[in-house]
Amino acid sequence: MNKNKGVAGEEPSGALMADVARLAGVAISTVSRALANPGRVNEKTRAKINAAARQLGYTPNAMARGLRVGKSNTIMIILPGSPYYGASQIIPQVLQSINKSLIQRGYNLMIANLDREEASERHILDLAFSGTVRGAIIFSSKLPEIEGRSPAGAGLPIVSMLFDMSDAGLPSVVTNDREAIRDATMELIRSGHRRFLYIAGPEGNYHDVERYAGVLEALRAEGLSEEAVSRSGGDLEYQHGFEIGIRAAEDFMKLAVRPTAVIATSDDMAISFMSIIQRAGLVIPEHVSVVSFDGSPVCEFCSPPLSTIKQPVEEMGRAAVELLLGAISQTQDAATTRTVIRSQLILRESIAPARD
Amino acid sequence: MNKNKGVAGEEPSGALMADVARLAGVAISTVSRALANPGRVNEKTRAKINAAARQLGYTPNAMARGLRVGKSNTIMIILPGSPYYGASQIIPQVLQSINKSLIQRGYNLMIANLDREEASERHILDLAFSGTVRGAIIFSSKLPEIEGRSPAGAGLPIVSMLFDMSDAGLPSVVTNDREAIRDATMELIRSGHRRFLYIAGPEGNYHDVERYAGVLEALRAEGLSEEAVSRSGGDLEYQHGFEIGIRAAEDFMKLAVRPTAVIATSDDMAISFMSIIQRAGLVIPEHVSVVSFDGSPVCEFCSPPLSTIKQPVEEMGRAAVELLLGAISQTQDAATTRTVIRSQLILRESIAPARD
DNA sequence: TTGTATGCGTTATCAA
DNA sequence: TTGATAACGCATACAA
Repeated sequence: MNKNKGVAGEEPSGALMADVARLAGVAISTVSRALANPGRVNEKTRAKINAAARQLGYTPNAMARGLRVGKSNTIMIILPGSPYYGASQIIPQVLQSINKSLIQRGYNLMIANLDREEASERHILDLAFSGTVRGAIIFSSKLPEIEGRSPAGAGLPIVSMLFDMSDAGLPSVVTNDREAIRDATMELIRSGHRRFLYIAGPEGNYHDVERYAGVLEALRAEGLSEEAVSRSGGDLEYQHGFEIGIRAAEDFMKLAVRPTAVIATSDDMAISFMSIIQRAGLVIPEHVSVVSFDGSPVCEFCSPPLSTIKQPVEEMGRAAVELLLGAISQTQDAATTRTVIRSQLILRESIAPARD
Repeated sequence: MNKNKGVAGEEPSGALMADVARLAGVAISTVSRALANPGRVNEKTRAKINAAARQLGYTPNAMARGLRVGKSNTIMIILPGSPYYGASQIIPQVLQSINKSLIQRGYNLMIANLDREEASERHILDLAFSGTVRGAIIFSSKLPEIEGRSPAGAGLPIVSMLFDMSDAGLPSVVTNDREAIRDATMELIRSGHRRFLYIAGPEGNYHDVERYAGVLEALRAEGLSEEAVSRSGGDLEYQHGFEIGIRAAEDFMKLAVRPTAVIATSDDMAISFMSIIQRAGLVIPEHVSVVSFDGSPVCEFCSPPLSTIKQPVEEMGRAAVELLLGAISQTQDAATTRTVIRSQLILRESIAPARD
């Protein structure tokens, strides 16, 4: 049955189920059953079949199975556009976590990039409509849509991660942005800070709205006016964090009365911000305290070590996988939910009491 | 033919080729030909077919095609074990670059992780033997092998990237490690440095061997003794770069005569190294110059900005894809080659003349 | 408990 | 240039 038994020039292409069946002396369907429903086949024949399969190094053909059962076992993760090393030093961690969870559940992970080019949207939609993928975890604030085709139209379950897209009908796994920033801001206020610079992600973005709201809540709670905070940024995406931080530093230096504390909405922003203002002669945290968002590993080794709100990316990845596989296995749609996993504020030397 | 035409409770699952054929009033095989070999079908019927396909939003089923033609169009990238955010802030860039190249050529990218657990090796081998993937780009210094099964045994073309594995028979895309480090070291020697600390990756590793050889070559070229360089590290993998740098800093502080220049074999090592020795009161570059390897974006914003040898990861990714697709399309194996793409030394303020 | 037979959606061979 | 038909490798309904 296996046509490639060593013919020169032919690549060997593993044993087939038929080969196993013949070696075990049973029908092909029995092999199939033995492998899929071990309970529904005689123990002795099952042993024979397993032995034969092992001997031949048999591995079921995934495409044949997929075609037959009408489902793929591949999940796609949609990452933000190029280059995405900016905002997310955490992407490798997320991939790692998601991939591991998926493998445990018998799934594979495929990568897709969503940038501004139409080709990338088309590719993602093809992945969906060609039946290549069974579900998607999206990591970007926009959904691909082109010529009226959308992943939802392909009947593809999608879960959003990091970005809350429950408004768009996607179950989302996010962290408690608002609360986390509020707590960090209150921490700053309690240590005497009264004037703040907030370095924003893209304006109107869920996270920006939530995080800025967190700042305002803290001000209100502590009896300060909203005037206490200036904003910088708002026009670039998170993946351009370094650039946002650079511009924020310029804004900062120009302010008549300088804030004593800076709240950056990604680590990258804070890192380039600190770098620039230090070159300009300012000292952190003496002249200005800095706290940021993400919790990338490098923060620990910044100078000074950077306080950051650490997103629990591993947990978020696991939660996203749970949600997605749940939506896949159930025929009814999962209720549109927002799963919140708490961040953790890591205090380091970039924060000090205000010295007014 | 499409059984799911709006029946409540049934998810719509795109149009089939048969649907297109019926709408266009031709046979299925004609549709197939029109889509695959547009040249071999009458222009008018082709137009009809295209119109029908567009109208129905037809996308070919990838698994059916894959099964029929006996090939998948998915490439897998094998990333080093968990957590791999350490040594490679550059991984997202690499993924980006590879994915983009692959998509242009009609392929998809699947992720696999290779850590110390047997499950991960098994998963990778299953991906290979199940026909899920057509080729692999490997990013790790070891190959999965378990129970005698190996990717090569599955007839799977593999290309190694970053790591030179041409000894193991894999075409490899690497950078000019030795030369790059040699040039950087000579740069240091020329500006007066005479004592060096070399922070190593895992001992015996190709890169470590090459890079250390580069240091020695530079010393020799400038008439210095090999005694001029001390080594630190050697027992941890690159993904533990931060930890390696921390230990190196401890080693450094203990040395009787301290080196005036440090050569780290990854950015992470240098970043944590600088952080620790600065906390100990040393000043960079006054007391010690630092240069590292990788070229991650964050180096620009270290304090001081970190000199680094930038690996051209985008180019390397493209080259790896070219090599792999070449090996896939040709029946004969590609000659085992080593493709070298030159790194670029980026000089920043972490380097200054020795002040002896 | 096991075997036979059919079909998943596509491509490719062969006639027409 | 087009159409009927047979695989691809597996899973499952049904018969034995």
